[in-house]
Amino acid sequence: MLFNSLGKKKEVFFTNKKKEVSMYVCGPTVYDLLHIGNFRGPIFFNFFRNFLEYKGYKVIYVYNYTDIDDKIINRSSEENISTYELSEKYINEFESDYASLKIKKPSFTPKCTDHIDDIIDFINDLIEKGYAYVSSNSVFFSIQKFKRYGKLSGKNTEDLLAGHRVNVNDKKENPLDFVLWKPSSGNDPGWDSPWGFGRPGWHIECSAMSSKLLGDQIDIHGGGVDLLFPHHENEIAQSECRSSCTFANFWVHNNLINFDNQKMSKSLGNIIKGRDFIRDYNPEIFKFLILSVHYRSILNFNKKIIDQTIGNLIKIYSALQLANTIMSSDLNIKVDVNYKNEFIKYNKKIDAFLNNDLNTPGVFGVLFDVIRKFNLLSVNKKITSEIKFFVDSFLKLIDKVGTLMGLFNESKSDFIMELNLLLLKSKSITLIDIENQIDFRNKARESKNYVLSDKLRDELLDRGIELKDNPDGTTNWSVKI
RNA sequence: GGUCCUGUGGCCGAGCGGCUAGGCAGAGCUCUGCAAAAGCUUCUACACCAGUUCGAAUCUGGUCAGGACCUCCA
Repeated sequence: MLFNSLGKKKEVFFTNKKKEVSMYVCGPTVYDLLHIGNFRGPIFFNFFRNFLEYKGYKVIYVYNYTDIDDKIINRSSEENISTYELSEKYINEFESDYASLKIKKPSFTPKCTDHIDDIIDFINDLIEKGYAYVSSNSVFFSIQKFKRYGKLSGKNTEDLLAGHRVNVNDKKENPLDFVLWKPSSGNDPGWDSPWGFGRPGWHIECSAMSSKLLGDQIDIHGGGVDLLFPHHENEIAQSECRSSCTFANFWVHNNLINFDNQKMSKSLGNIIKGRDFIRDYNPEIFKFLILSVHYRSILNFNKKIIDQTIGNLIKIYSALQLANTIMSSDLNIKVDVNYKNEFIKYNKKIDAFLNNDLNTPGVFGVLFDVIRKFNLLSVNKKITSEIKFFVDSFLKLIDKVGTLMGLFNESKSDFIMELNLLLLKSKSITLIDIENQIDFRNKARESKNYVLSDKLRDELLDRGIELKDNPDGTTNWSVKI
């Protein structure tokens, strides 16, 4: 079952072609470094794509870059470089951030400016069919020609007209008409077209590239909820008028990211760039946090939530680390029927959550159940062949989920240390500080001066550092969240 | 103003008519020199008011609160 924004309810998923999925997701306009919210889409749709592949579909996944628009033009004139240089720069920056996320690349990442001919052909078709009209070097789409306008966003044209925010433009026949092609003047970038030198309007590029790369009727069209209207509504209008068939069978929209319950905006100054988050924290935390919340819910970012996420990851990775240690032992694995059945149940539960509109938080709930059972069997216990079978199954389960979500593949011990260092940094404590204190305390312990050693430990605890004495006399530390 | 969504315990977060979600935090216990980790047990819930039903966090209506979109936006 998949929630379809078109109709606003969950539907049984189907495809046009048997066992093949075409998916088009609206990508960013590349005029600046992207903020964390921009990455929710790529991370979620990567998972979605992996899940479809897991279900046996071949997936063709298109994620586009809008590399020509007014924001890009304004920004390039500010920076005194061409729009091409500007957009190439930020595409490269984005792709480098994307690569650091260690998730799969889309099948295609087309750029608008590489498809100007397709866009012009597309607009020509619309004019020929009577859905678009030329008006002083611009081309507009005539929304009253498309009876189903509003079917995605649930708006009707009367309501829209009643609103105060509709642009009045003399060149338009109807205020709701939107521009397909607009003239470029002065130094603005543009291309020759039957309607003069100009450039495409905002919505047309996605329709043109989608039909070019995936055909007139696609299975899934995705993007952020903020694109639902007008962008996706207009795409439907253009594409369905041109092709006379349904543009996309499923519309999938991911929700946005807030910071401290506020929308991120430049005026509030609370924008977190994806680059900064990845640098200050870690891509793994980013991915885990994003998938910890259902994709259709607003994800609220703040320091406390990030710290909790780090704590959850430490819990998972600690279990994985121990599991790997157990697997490297010489002990044979012996199948245990009870454990085997338990894992069949765990797998079923996970699949049920995934099949029910991609409920990733539910999957994590199951994972923590398994981890509790794993700890119960393994921590400070004598490992038997049966338990090793459990551990083996546990790792396979984690691997399955991790592969889908692009998670749990970090080097275990290094990553745990890294997470702890991150928490340390947020408490402004240095590593050397702690290590000195531990040395000092262990000397006191050796001489059985427990009064002193406990005092030293409590000092660290006051600063948020917990110690763990190992049976071999060494001491580990971790940060209390 | 129009259209729509949401409201779960100290925090985060599932739940889609009956069966413990889960994580963090709190309390008690086991373990330990004492701790920690880990495990076990346990305390805080379903905004409010009606209705439907044998039974509702879950469906319906209303009230209150918050949010989104209607303008560039992932």
